[in-house]
Amino acid sequence: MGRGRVQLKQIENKTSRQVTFSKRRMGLRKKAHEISVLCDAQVALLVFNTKGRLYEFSSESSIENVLERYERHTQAVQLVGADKEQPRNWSLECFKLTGRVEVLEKSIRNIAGHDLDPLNLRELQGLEHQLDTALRRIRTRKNTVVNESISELQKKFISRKWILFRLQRNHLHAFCNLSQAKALQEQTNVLAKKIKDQQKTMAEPAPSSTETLGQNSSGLNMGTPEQHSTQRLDPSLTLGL
Amino acid sequence: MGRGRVQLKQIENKTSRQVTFSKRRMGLRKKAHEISVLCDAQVALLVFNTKGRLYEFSSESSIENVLERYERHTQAVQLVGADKEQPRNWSLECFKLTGRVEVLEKSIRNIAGHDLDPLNLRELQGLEHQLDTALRRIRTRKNTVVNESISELQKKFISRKWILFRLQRNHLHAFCNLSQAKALQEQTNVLAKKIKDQQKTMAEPAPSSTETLGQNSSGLNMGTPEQHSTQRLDPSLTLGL
DNA sequence: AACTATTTATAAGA
DNA sequence: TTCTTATAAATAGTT
Repeated sequence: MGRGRVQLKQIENKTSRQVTFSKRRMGLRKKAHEISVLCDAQVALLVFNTKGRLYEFSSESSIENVLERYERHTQAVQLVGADKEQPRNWSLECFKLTGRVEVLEKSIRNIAGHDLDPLNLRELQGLEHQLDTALRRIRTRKNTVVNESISELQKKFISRKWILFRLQRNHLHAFCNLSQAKALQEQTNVLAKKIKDQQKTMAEPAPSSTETLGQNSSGLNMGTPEQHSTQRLDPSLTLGL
Repeated sequence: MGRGRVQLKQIENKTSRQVTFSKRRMGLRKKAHEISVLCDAQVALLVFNTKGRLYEFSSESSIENVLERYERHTQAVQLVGADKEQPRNWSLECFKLTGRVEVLEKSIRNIAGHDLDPLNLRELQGLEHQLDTALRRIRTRKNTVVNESISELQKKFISRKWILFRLQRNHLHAFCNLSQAKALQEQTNVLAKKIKDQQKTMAEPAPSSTETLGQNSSGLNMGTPEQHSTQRLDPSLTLGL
């Protein structure tokens, strides 16, 4: 439509091409608009020129609406066809993943004993129990690792005496970790003091528990394996409550 | 263009609309193709009819290419406008985030005492120390929370005697957590037995450590706060090594 | 689906 | 870019 017939191939003349692009772009846009109105259709048109500049048209207020509809449409089609779903909407995926990372990082901080202020007593107890269990698992595993090392070395007969001596020493140092017991002791002391103070300030003291608190001590038995199922901590630890 | 002039409004006659839609859709498609060839442009065209059926056209092999380019383009535009940087490459971002999530989940599993097999002794020790520290922090925080509860209740004078009694009992139960001490004891027992066995099977036993292992016991002091900085575990726990 | 009278789009020139 | 205009193309209504 014009003075002469045009071949369907790239217009050589740059200026001419630019002009044609401009005109036809407008024409395309007009036609897209017309079909959307005349036929009640939803249209999105994206055009990039050679330099990468974008010209867009949409029958809707936002072209995103149409693109989203397209995403949903192809997703629905893919769901039927493909078994392995590739995320179509990367930005949404990123958003979700970022949230997940935040949650995980928060968990790790809590597990490491930081940012505990928002947690209530029940949550703290849960956390404590979790860590306590974990610590036991880790120590068991460490035990296994050390034993395996010992067996391995025994098989190899390498510097037999000296290495076993060192292994044993490390082993014992690792397991007879004092920090745990120390922490337990300190907490108990703090606690005892606190309750003592509380009861001093009270008009009517609660049942006689503090009187004996200061004097009691628990015997943490380090006996032979044969004993360990019967030997327990001193029952007086419960302070008569 | 046609026998009569058309008004730019939805075609009432359903059949007529359907026909027009079909014709114009083809025309639009043809024009889109022409502009892409003549002017070296990248074009994507999405058309949904009233019933939601999709008709698409793209100058490229896949319409996705154009849509992705559009995403990048709008993101780039956002980059100029907004101060908060949006990732330009969402799929790469997703890839990185997925990796991070995996690392975090692995950490959490390790911290929870699972999947420990790949860890060596040093890593296990590190983990143990980390948890030990965390546990101490958590118990300190718990202590604080309980104390705050007590203070709060004291202020309010609600069922003063009874609630304090219960708080104290819970408090003591919570802190004098026997599982810790028990675990320590059990591990030590297992260890002691193991080393004893090892040394029995050795031609030349290592320096005299096992002889005293079975008989020693640690005294975990539960004394008053005034004592706690001087009172420590029985030094014989180190077994002379 | 085809036809065709008309309208519309646009190539080339100014 | 924009306007003009000759002409090619698109398409509304009809068959």
